Amino acid sequence: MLETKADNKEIFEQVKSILDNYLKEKKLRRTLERYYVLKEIYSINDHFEIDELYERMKNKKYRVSRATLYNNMEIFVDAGLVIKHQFGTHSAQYERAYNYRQHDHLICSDCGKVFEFCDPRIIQIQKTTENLLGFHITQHSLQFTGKCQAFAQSGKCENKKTN
Amino acid sequence: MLETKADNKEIFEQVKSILDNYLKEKKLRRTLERYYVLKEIYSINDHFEIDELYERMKNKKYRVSRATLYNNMEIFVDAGLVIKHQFGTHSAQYERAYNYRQHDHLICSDCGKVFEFCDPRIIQIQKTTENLLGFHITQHSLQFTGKCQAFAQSGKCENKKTN
DNA sequence: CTCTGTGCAAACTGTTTGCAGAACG
DNA sequence: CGTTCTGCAAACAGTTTGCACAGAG
Repeated sequence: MLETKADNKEIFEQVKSILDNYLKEKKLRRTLERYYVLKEIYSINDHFEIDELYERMKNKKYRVSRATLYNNMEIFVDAGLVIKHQFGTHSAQYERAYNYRQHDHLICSDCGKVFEFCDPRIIQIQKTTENLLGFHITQHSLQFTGKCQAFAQSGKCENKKTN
Repeated sequence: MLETKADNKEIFEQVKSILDNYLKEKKLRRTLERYYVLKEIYSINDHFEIDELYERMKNKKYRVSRATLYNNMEIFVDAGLVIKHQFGTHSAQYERAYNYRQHDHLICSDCGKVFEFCDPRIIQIQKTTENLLGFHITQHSLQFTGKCQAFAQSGKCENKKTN
């Protein structure tokens, strides 16, 4: 059990104050929408697209426009509260970043399914690269592409998209 | 000096025969366009977008439509001759893959400039992941994002896109 | 009060698709 | 010769933008 409801509540309090500080520092306004969106994001334990987030919020009392979502995702990413991924060609995927499981992605080239894995050596590579090239690295993104186990065993995947 | 003109010619011969075999195996046609496009790609020593490739070819005697480029890039990627990257939100970037420098990418979050680096440990992570999750991995993509040296020193980069 | 942020819809842009003709096998 | 590939243009989808109004400071 990685998290409990109590943990989640506590985490959201921390995330909220990070946003507070960020907005103050950047002289941006603390609008209700920003906090509603952030709260919704931190209730999702997976990757999501803008449209999914939009639908989720539309089905609750909080309605925000897509434009507001796009606008604020940029802020959240810059504040380090959200990570943005560009897996395929289509829509970007997001996920919450604060106090979340550190992981990378494995994508099946056949069915497009996204798996997660974690290898601490990536941090070592990151440190080496920072020193070698004088970069201040704030985020890493490692993706492996290949055929998943289901494909290797049966020659096809569950949720195949083409062919 | 990593390559000479003679090397390039030889490499293209090898790449051509890989494409030959791939097309034969998949029962696809060996059209002139496919070879023209592949040749152009292997004359580019950098990342490029579809539109750049289109313009380059338009300025030569070889004219191919964008649709043909998109169609064939998919084939080249599947044949392992080209690597496709999705760095930002916008257009995909490609680069030739066969017998080319193995490297990963470092992107400045301020100016968007793409740097390259290479760390052999990534291959170890790849092998571990394959074994652990039963995947047959065919490609990896590692990206670091952060502030480049120019930014760290002067607080801004050369080719800044936005404020 | 001022001026940023929001909602809405239209505009934009990279990519995909449909169709008629070209050309590979 | 049949069928796939190409070129063109229209369609599509995710994202961005312009504008009038709401609401944070």
